[in-house]
Amino acid sequence: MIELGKSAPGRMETERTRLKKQAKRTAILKAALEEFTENGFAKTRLATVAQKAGVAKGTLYLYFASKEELFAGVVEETLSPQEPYGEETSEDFHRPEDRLSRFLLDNVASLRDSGRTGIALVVLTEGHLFPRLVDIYTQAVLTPILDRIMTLAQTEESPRLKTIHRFPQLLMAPVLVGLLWNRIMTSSPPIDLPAIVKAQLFLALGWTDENENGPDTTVPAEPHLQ
Amino acid sequence: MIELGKSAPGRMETERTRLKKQAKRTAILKAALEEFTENGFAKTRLATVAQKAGVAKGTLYLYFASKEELFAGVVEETLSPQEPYGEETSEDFHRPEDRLSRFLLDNVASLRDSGRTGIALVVLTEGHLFPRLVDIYTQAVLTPILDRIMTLAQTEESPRLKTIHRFPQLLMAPVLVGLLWNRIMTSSPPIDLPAIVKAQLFLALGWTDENENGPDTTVPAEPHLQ
DNA sequence: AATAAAAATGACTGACGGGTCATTTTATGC
DNA sequence: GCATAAAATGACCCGTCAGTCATTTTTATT
Repeated sequence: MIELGKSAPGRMETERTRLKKQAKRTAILKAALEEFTENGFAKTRLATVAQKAGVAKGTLYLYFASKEELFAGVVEETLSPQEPYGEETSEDFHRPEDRLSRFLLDNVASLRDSGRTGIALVVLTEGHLFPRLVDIYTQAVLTPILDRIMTLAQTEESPRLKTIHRFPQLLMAPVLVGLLWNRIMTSSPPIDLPAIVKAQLFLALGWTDENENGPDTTVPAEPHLQ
Repeated sequence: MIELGKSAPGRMETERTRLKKQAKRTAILKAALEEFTENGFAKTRLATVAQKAGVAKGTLYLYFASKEELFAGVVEETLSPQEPYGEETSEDFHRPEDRLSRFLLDNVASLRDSGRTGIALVVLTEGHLFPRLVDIYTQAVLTPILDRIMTLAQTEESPRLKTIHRFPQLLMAPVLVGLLWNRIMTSSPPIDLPAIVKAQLFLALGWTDENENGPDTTVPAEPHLQ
């Protein structure tokens, strides 16, 4: 799969070939992401992935050693091109409540049409059967996010922030529940993800949208957050 | 499966036979619950269930028409013998915050060694493949719990209770996340379910264990309440 | 005991799908 | 163009497992 500098009677890989292989690899990953998102890991058939990628089934195995490796490739491909979670561009907000809220809402917003929603659901719902997927996802996504939340929550003495520092999962919980709900409960109205996250931010931190105007450091007493 | 009053040359089912069949049915359900809990729906093999129940595979089909029906039977059997969620025995607490907290903590406590944890996880993680399971579970468990939360949260004017009324899922979220985390993250320390629920109750309602003494009716307004 | 209905059995079937590999197609170097 | 290596193909293999059914065992009745 990888060319080594060899003088033996091998052959040189041309630029054109390299690009073609790269394109094929990309096409496979794209098709796989779609299928995994649509059907989950177990139910996805490699024949379908191959067909969708315009490739024969055997070709998949020239690029990925197994179905699990293919999924790992999808995770890495889908997750890597984004900036690390640890950094924020805007340092406009200084209260940890605002920074936490901004961080979470940014992440939720970026979920919408990235492939990350599908990946997250697959890991959540089938991870116990495929521990390797959990490892990859944990390292690439979960740990950075939780670390970031803990760091932001560490700044203060507030008992609420202390609680979040102790259970950073509580700020992710609404997202997970929303994703699961929307996947499973097809017969009832879907949960509005940003809305439920804002609701949790209000409960947990007393945070509201309007907060960005008023430099009031305390929790607003009466938020009509309809 | 069901005997009709017939005069034709049928045979009468003796009490002994009836009990034997009942026992067999129970044994099958017990084995099925264990296997579904352990392996999930898709991965559970009916041959194993049969063996565990001390029965031949074909016998399963005398009692349940399919794997899905068997699961439905398990859900009904596991869920039905408990009291409805809508009622509480202790009306000692009058503040809705206390009643909500009591309600949630009671439910979490009762989760520990009932089969309900396993069922919940199966529905959560495989429900999208088996909508019927979701329907059964929604009707038997989810809707009653959410309704109860909404009812309890409706009593007051507090903006926090309003938020909970709007997103009752927020109070269940920590439980779901805890269950999923503990199933998936086998290499990191498990989440203490009662602890994370209490943490959420504190964030959402300002509720603490000690609160049962202090009759403070309002939500602690100040995050710096250390 | 004889008989027949009901219950139980487990070998078998058929669909499914991940993974393989002998063969074919395509690209490279001379 | 020719020779050869790399890449691609897809028919095939093989294990799995829900569900079936001809046969055997148990039970009720006379």
